[in-house]
Amino acid sequence: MASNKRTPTIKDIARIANVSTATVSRILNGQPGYGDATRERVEAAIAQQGYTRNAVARGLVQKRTHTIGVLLPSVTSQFASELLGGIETEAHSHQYSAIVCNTDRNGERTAEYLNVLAEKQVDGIVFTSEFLTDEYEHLAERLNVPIVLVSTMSERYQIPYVRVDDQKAAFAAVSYLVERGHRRIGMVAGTENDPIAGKLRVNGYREALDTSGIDFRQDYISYGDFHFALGKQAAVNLLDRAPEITAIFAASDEMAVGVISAAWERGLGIPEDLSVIGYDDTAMAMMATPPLTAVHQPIATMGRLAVRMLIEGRNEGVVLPFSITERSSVGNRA
Amino acid sequence: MASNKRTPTIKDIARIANVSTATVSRILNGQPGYGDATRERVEAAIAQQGYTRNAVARGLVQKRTHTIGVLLPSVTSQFASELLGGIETEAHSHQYSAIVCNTDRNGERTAEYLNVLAEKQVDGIVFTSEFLTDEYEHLAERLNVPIVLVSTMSERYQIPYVRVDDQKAAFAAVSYLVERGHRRIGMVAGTENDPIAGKLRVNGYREALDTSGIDFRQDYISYGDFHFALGKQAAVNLLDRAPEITAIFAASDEMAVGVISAAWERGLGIPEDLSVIGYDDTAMAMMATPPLTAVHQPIATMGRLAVRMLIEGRNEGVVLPFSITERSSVGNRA
DNA sequence: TTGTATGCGTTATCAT
DNA sequence: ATGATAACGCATACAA
Repeated sequence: MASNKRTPTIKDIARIANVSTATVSRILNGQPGYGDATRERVEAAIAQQGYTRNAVARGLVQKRTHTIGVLLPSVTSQFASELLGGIETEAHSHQYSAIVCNTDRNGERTAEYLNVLAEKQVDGIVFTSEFLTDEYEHLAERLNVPIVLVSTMSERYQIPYVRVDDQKAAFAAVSYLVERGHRRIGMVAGTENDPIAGKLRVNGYREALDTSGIDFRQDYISYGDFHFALGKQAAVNLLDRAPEITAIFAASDEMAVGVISAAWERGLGIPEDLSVIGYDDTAMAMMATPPLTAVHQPIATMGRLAVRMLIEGRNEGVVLPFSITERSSVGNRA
Repeated sequence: MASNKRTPTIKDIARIANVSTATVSRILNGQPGYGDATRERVEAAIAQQGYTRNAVARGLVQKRTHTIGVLLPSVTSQFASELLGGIETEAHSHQYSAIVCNTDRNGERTAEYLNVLAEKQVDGIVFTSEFLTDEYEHLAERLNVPIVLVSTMSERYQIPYVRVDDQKAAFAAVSYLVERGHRRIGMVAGTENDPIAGKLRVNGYREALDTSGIDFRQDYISYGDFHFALGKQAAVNLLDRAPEITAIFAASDEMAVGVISAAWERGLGIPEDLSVIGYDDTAMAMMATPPLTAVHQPIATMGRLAVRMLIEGRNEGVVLPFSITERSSVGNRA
């Protein structure tokens, strides 16, 4: 049913207002060079014709599309959507649009998207992934489009990023548990071969144990993939083989909720029988029962900062501060 | 640091391969009309130059951008992100990209976005909102871009939509409670003046009560805005003024989790002391403690269908079936 | 099978 | 203050 009345162009406006397209363009863009009278004529024509500028034509000549691409491992996770929220907000405030791409943690899709975004001439790309493989990094270099990494970083290339210090944050989380009297502390970790969010958080866990003179035990750590299902499964396994544990550090909120769920199923009260601390402090931490104590990452801020860096052409690595949001999932051990 | 080596164009390739740009274009688009030899020469040049097509130039001539716009009231809600997931997946499978727009339930922003999307020449728009005001609807008509509404509909215009029957679904949810012996059933409703998701679900609630010969009581219904904070507050109010209630129907999962949270704070066990049924069946229903029984909407499917309708130019209203996903938040009342 | 030429809607340069 | 006109990178109708 799409009506096929041709959309009026700048030419139509020019003809109707009896001026050149150049003048219309100037008026449209608030540039100097015309009298009040002509401006009014042109504006009248624009209003009367219901003229809408064509951003693709403009993009062609200006070589800028005012559009950025966003690569996410999965749009549906709470972390990703809060990040996207920050990105979109900042983009919009600078008159940019954001194209979302769900890589699904799939290398092929990621490569496809990188190409599509390049073809669409986006002005920049925000890349979040559980981790960057050499392949993408290489492609990213080749594409000649500015990129900012969020919550990850490249080990090989100099690509700007914004993240928090995962190891330090994990260290703080586990220390928080220790300070409350816990000694038998388990960990539900993220993806095992993720060099950043995976490895570093485990490192922080070990380091905190070390510093407190607690022996690290391999069987006190169970791996998931940052998400609920596997996190819960990891918790089940962990609780099975080490029921003496009094607290668990989960490498993501989703997995923390997974351990709450696993604990609930076996009748363990939180925090009476088991304490749990999450990581991210997404909205779901607040909504959990009981409300989840968690390491707070400024997720939306990270997204906003990333697009600001893109737009301003800043080429740096920035690490943002974290904190711990206290709620009701961690108890004291006398 | 952006290297300023000019991106090779179709002309460069043509020159290098000693053919015309027309031939390069044909090869690039898999059209007939060239010999193997020339194709190989051209392909070699393309590979060697690292040529990337320019989608904006192509968009200009073809008047199609292979891009759709998505208007969401808030990217961060679980409902929205699952919907976006479906939309993005389907779009990508048809070689389309999706631009996300966070309207923030703000009329001005919505209007802005509608304009931006029109300027960017998107091939279609998926619109979700808590409800459509006349203003947007009018603008939407004027813009001359195909639109599909998700989970809402227009009362005034003939705009294609995909949704489920809110009233019937709410009816089913409340009937489910009644069947399990509940008679004093409260409701935590959504936005009061939302004519679709708000009003219709309340209607279904009342209708189910009616059918079961249970008197409707105005004080058994408390309004939120579909989200956690207000949902929880509504539950607190409801529980304060009607502690005799044995079950609550929440108009969204988020609000259902809010009532779980409110119940937890006052030591009410779920489902022993209070049953609750949610609406949407987003991922958070599964993650709740206890796992939430909820009306299931095929959210991702709705998103996928919406973009398919856009792409295929279908101009209809479709209502999808719902179901009830049983988990552990509803108990029997003897 | 291949090339020429024109146009898509704008911006921008150079005149006037 | 205003107008011609040449790009921008590509697709396509028409020739050859």
